[in-house]
Amino acid sequence: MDNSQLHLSNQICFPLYSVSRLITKAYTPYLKQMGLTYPQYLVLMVLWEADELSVNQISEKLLLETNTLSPLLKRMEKMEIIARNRSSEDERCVHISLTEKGRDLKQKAAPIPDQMLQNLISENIQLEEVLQLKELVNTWIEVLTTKQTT
Amino acid sequence: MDNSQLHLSNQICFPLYSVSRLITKAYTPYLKQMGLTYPQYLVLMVLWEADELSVNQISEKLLLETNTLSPLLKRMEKMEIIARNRSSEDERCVHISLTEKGRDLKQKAAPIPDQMLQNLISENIQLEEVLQLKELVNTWIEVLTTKQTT
DNA sequence: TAGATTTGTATCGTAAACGATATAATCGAA
DNA sequence: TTCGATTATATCGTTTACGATACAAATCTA
Repeated sequence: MDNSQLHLSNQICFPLYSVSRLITKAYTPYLKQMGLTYPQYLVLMVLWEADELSVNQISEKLLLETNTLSPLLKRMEKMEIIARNRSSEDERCVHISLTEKGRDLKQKAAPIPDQMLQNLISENIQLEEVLQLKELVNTWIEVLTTKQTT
Repeated sequence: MDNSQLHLSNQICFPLYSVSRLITKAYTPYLKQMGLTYPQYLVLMVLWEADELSVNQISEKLLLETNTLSPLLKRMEKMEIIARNRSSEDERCVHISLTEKGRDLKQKAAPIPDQMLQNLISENIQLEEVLQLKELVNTWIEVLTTKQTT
């Protein structure tokens, strides 16, 4: 393995780390006017599809630890966009549901995906390449989530 | 633009956000034994190449704001792996340099890139695809850094 | 059915990450 | 040269993010 390959992981891991932060930054102006952060927006997206989910289910969908979600969800509860309710069948579970206000945000947020895509699609990035990137990144996620470094 | 394209930005931005965190997690076991975090490791990598850089120069190389770097560098100074020195020519600048301890870490960290690559290269990810991903992500970074959302 | 184990969530401590702001040093223009 | 910009870094406040740990509820097992 030559030197270029030796440093290849740096050459791809660092850019992925950078691009993630740049994307979050790019979302900010759109989300700020709704008072949302990107992780909060992600939580809303899964709730707009499912309406009610346990903390665990959100954790699995977003690949975020529950200890990250707990305070995040409490903030969203304080913002009155979601509700947190202990399950009556299983007292350990907390059901997260949308409030009226949380449901209403779906309409306001509707144009965001299109706006973001317009920001990205350019002379340098074709739709074709977005699809390619999507496929490659999803494979990585699969590898990184299955290959547990125990 | 049909519905699948409408949500395409979600389908790529969220995975990029996830994969970034998963990669950082994958680095952790290797970095922990050196007492480093991933961002600290990134700082060391640029210093191993340059030996001495201003905070601003590190900021530009890592695409991190200086207000992120300031406390990070102070922690690294406390760990005695870097030194911070006010420039005598321009008192505003702080020069960051490696200590003996910081230079020594280069040898200990040497196998990490190879180990990380081995974790990734598998039946699902070929070297070819890593190179492809690298190209695509770099284009995105270019677009996201130039297209200022003013 | 009592006790050990597992499960679901939360708390704590620490480290990013960034916008807004502050502050000192340097530069620039009248 | 003096005073208003600009520059380089730092501080503050807030929000992730996660490992370690705690804790109560549920489940499993002897």
